[in-house]
Amino acid sequence: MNKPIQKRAIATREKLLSTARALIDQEGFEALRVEDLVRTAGVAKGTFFAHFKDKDALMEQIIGARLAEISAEADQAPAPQNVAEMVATLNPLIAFMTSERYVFDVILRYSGAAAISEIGPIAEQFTVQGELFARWVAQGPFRKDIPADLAGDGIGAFLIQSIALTFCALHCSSAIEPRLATYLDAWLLPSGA
Amino acid sequence: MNKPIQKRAIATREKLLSTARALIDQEGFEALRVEDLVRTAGVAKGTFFAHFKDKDALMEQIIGARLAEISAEADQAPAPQNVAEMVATLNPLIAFMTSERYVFDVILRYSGAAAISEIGPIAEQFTVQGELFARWVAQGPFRKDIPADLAGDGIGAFLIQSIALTFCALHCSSAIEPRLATYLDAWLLPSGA
DNA sequence: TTCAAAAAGTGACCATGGTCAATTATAAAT
DNA sequence: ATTTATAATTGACCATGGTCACTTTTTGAA
Repeated sequence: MNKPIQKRAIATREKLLSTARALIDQEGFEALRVEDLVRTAGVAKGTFFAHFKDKDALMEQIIGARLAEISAEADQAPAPQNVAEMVATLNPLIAFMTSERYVFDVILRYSGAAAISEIGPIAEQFTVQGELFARWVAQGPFRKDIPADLAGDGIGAFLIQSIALTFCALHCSSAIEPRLATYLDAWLLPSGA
Repeated sequence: MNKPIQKRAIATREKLLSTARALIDQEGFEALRVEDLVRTAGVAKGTFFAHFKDKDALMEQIIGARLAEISAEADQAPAPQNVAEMVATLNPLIAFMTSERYVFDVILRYSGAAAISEIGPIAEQFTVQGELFARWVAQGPFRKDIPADLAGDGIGAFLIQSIALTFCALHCSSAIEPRLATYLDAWLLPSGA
């Protein structure tokens, strides 16, 4: 009935997370190998999988936490008052999501989340971002003919679209930020209003 | 200097593709195992990887071809004259992209394509779709304050967004088509024009 | 303090995608 | 027909994520 979690287990989990972060800082997300991680952390492979469903689940924790930091930072700043400011405020988020193709892939995979029952940190961050974007729209001189949360969804959609195109051979000609600005102009200020 | 491709190789490649399609028809994309494929096709494993860079490259061919069929079909139909018709016309595309989570993942991964040098079938289909969507906007009673290809990009972005949310635990409450319709209304007919 | 049940941890083992040196089939030149 | 370069194929082998029956540690009750 009861299922008390032992201190030992919490310590092990922390050890795995901190070791993973250290390895990722050195070599990047893509290069992380579970075997390296468990050897460095000094635990058995099975222990890792007792703590994380799979390798992606670990990545989700770490990437989700990073996203949360970035969102929190953006949440501090005043709401942008035009598209250029908005793109500038999004810059740290863009920088992280484009830092590695692998990171973007994990984010996409988990944004359309795992099981219904458990919403992971990345899916949760999408909700948080949605609220942030909605607030921006509400507090800035942007279109008011649609609900703010709908407008926020659109910002998210165009952010993803811009990043995806950045990774795409066909479109790498133009840089990501001007492209996003073009989209957001059309989305948030239709008819050049 | 010359590198003539032998008939034998073409036959082997076709055999691999047709066998793969047959197996996928039976069990779905996700369940395909390279070992099953080569055994059924009667070739060695190495042969498979001589023809396709990796498993994903095979999937890209098959999924890309399917996308091309669907686009071609949609291209036949007259341009939709309102958002409801547009969503209806998009239905086969939505159905395929949501048929398996794995399919959507592959499409996302390859839409932001592989190497700069070679554009794969999926990335190519995104271009084709972009052109189709632009034509729709141009030929229908939709906003004309932005270039048609920009408006087309937005349709693509909201299509992806809607599908991603479908796979997402947080939002499965509402069905995909009404959600897409809401997005497209706001995108294509701002200010309720 | 002792003991049983449950939690945590272990590592040999498996599944599957992918590699590559060696072999065989093909086609062009003689 | 023979030779020769190279395209095509092979399958043993590797890399890496993931499993599970078993062992060790912890905890709480007697």
